[in-house]
Formats: sequence, C-alpha cells, structure tokens
Amino acid sequence: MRRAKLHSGIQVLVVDDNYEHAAGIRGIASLDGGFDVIGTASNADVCLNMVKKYHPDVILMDINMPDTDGITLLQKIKKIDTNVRVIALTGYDDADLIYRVMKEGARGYVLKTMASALLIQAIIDVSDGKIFLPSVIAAKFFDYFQKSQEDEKSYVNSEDNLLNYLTQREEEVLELLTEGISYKEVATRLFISDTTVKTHVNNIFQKLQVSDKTQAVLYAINNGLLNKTRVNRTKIAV
Amino acid sequence: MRRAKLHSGIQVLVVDDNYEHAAGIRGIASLDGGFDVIGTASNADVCLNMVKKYHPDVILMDINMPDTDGITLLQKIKKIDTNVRVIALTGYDDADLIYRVMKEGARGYVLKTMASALLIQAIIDVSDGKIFLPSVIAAKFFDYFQKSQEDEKSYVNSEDNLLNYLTQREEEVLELLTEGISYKEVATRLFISDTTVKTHVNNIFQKLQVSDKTQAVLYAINNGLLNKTRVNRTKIAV
DNA sequence: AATTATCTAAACCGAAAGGTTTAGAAATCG
DNA sequence: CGATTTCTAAACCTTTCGGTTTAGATAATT
Repeated sequence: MRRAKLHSGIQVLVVDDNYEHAAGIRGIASLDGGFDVIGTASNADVCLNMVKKYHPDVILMDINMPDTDGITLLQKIKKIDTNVRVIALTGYDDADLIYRVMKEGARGYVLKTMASALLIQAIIDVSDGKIFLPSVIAAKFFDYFQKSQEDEKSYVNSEDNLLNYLTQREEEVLELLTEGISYKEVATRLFISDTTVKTHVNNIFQKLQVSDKTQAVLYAINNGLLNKTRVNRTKIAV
Repeated sequence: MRRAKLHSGIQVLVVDDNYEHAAGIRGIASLDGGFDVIGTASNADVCLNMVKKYHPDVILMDINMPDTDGITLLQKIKKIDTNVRVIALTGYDDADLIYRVMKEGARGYVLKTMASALLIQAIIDVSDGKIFLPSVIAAKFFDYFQKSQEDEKSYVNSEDNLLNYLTQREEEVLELLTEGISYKEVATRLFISDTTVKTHVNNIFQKLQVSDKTQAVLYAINNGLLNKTRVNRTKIAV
C-alpha cells in the first residue's frame, strides 16, 4: 500500500484500556494511515512512561476509561511534555466533556463511531498544528463556551447586584479594600480622614448586607467590582 | 435567478459605517444569496433601533468601525435581543479579537477577503443555529482559548505559590476564612479553640507573607485555593 | 533515642475593625 | 426654597484581629 509510507514520519501513541479497541485504532493509524505507531498503552502509568521515553507526536487517547480519569491523565501528560498533541477519542459527544478536554489542551476530539478516514485526517491535521473538531462537536463547544460566558455576565450584571446601590465614593473605598489595605491606608489614598473611611465602610456593609471587611471584599470580587488581578492576567497573555 | 427565492425567509441586517462596503455586502446577501435584507445601518444608534423594530434573524456586522466599538455594539445588541445571531465581519484575523467577539456571543466570524459564497454559507449555517468559523479562524480561537487556560494554570500551579507551604490544617483554616467568617466561627467549625485558630492564622500570615485576614483570603483566591463560588457557578451552568 | 513537624492551647497587649450617633457642607431634586 | 443625597468628620465604646511567647501531645523522620 503506497499510503503506508505517506505519514511514516509521524509517531503515534494509542491509549485505550480495552485491548481490542486499542488494536483497532492501532490498525487504522498504522495500516490505513501509515503512521508510526510506537505503542499502545492500556493504563495511565504505561502511558506516562511511554510519553517520557518516546515523546510521540500525537497521542490517540480514549477519554472514557473506567479505571482512569481521562482528564487527569491528560493533565499529567501535559506536565511531562507540553508539546505533545492529544486527540481525545470517545463514544459520545458531551458538551461539558468536550469543553473540559479542550480546556486541558487536547487538539482534537473524535467520536469512535466516525469513519476511519476522519481519524486519519485528524492525526494529519493535529500533527500539522491544526485543531481537529468535527463541525457538530465544534458547535457544541461554542455553545458551551458562550453559555458559560453568558452565565458569568448575567451573574455580574444581575438586578440584585447590591454593588449597584453603592455611591461612587463607596465604590472607590471598596475597590481599595479589595487590594487588601487598611482603613488608614484607604484614607491616605483618598485624602480623607480615617473616620470618614469608617463611615463609608459602615454604609457599604449595610448596603451589601455583610458584617466585615473580608466579606465585603469577597462580595465585590464575586459580583464584578473589577477583579483586576484576573482580568489583567488574561489580557496580558495575548 | 432561482436562488434568490431559496433563502427569502431569513431576515438580514447589514451594519457597516462605510456605505460602499455596506452596499457590497447587501448585494451579496440579497442578490447572490437571496436573503431578505431588511436594511443597512451605518452607525450604532441606527443599528440598535432596527434591531428593536425588526428583530432580524442574522446581523452582518463590521467589527472594525472607527467611530464605534464593535464589541460594545455587540453587547448592546445582545441586551436588546438575546436570540439574534451576529456574524462578525472584519478585514483581518486577530486571535484576540476573534476570542472576544465569540465570547460576546457572535455566531460567526468572516473575513471580508473571503469569497462571497462563504458569506452566504455563513448566513445559512448561522441562521440554522450552527457556528460558522473558517478552520483557520477556528484554529486561532482554540490556540487563544487554550493559551488563556494554560496561563490560568501556570499561575496557580507555579513553584512559588506560597499556598503549597501550608499544612493541611492551615489550608482548612484558610479555606474557611475565604467564606468570610470570623476566627470564632472557624474554631467552632473545626472543633478547636479560637486561640488555636489564631495560632494557625498567624502561621498562615507568615507563610503567605501577608499581614491580615483579608490579604490572606485574597492571596488564596488569586492563587487557586479553590474559589468555590466561581467554580461551582460554571459547573452548575451545564 | 532524638529531632522535627504538626496541632493544640493559653496569656498578654496593642492595634485595627465594627457599631452607633451626631453633624456640617455641598450638591441635586422636586 | 425645602428636602434628600452624598461626602465629610468626630466621639464613644466594644469586639475582633494581629504579634508574641510559651508549651504540651502526637506523629513522622533521621
């Protein structure tokens, strides 16, 4: 078969606790696809050892192994070799699972029911640096992604966000408190007396229905009084 | 042209501040695609009014309008009509922009340089509930998505995460403090004396190099001592 | 067997935070 | 113009928190 030579530069590791499945996948990758299958691992330990030794280009991993948690294994693999590209194999398309797998750094998601040609294409694409997600799966991912973003917002912008009842000055005070400073420091920063700060703080407590500084800060963070540390971090990461 | 009748049920709104571009897009959607273009808006106000009045199925929006911030407009549109499906049009493929646009609820991202047939396909797909992202763009989105996730992690699991130096008991104490309770309450919950809690807390302060409760809680949240409110919220949202 | 780490607990003191009331000045609103 | 809101500030008092030292019990480690 001429195709067998075509992709022989790409080293593939198969991870599946079911021997027959593993053999099947190996067959597709090796015989039909012509990839260099360097081995099959039937459990997490073997898998991690092989990653350490051989640093495969692509890992085909069954994500639904009963004894091993696929997500955890994926995390461990990524710790050993951040460059290895993992394609998740699974029997069904669960939006939450897809989301989590992609979040953990998988580069492809293929249903076992898909045609073997698709698996081969997935290996080619992923080893080439691309992402392989069948459109149905991609749609689910995006729906989930956007839904989680919506939730984040609706929570922050909800009607009963008590932060909306704060005056500007109170917001300023609270914002400074989220930096973990004392009332005295807040007073210095705002050029006002520390007794004034205490007055503001007491008003804040009543409005937010909390009874101490820490609770107020926690409320502020969880309800969107810009949590700067996190927000900035994401933006810097561009 | 027979195709003109094919998609006549789908109502489309074109948003572009450049008149010629708007006309061009309108032409493609209307003449080539056979969609019902209900109008073209050249600025944010007109756009929002048309959305209010006509509730189009799909909005084709130029995201790079000099006077208007596309992202802000997108947010406003979504506030008026959460069901409307927006396809972002832009001249170039910027990973950060793609990420933000999709985060804000766009359902498609199309480069102006793409063939008109692709725009028509995008409208069909998106109005059909699908997501339309050319594979090049999708790849950029995922790279960006995964990078931001990685950053999150490397931050939390970094070597110099002082939380790693805490003992189990200290972690327990700190975790309770992140609920915003007093030392006395912590003592009650852990069935220990409140002076013991104070001892633990003082050790925590030294290890985390902070000087009060609020700072310790902030450190815990920013460095991954599970911020339960947020984590749970995302999971519930499934 | 001795050392180290961890968890427990108390006493002491000063500093910070929390609760309440009162009140003046400025701005906004009806 | 009076009423309300907001920002400012003080006095008073109680509770909580933070810093320090000391110390017993247990478990793990060398």
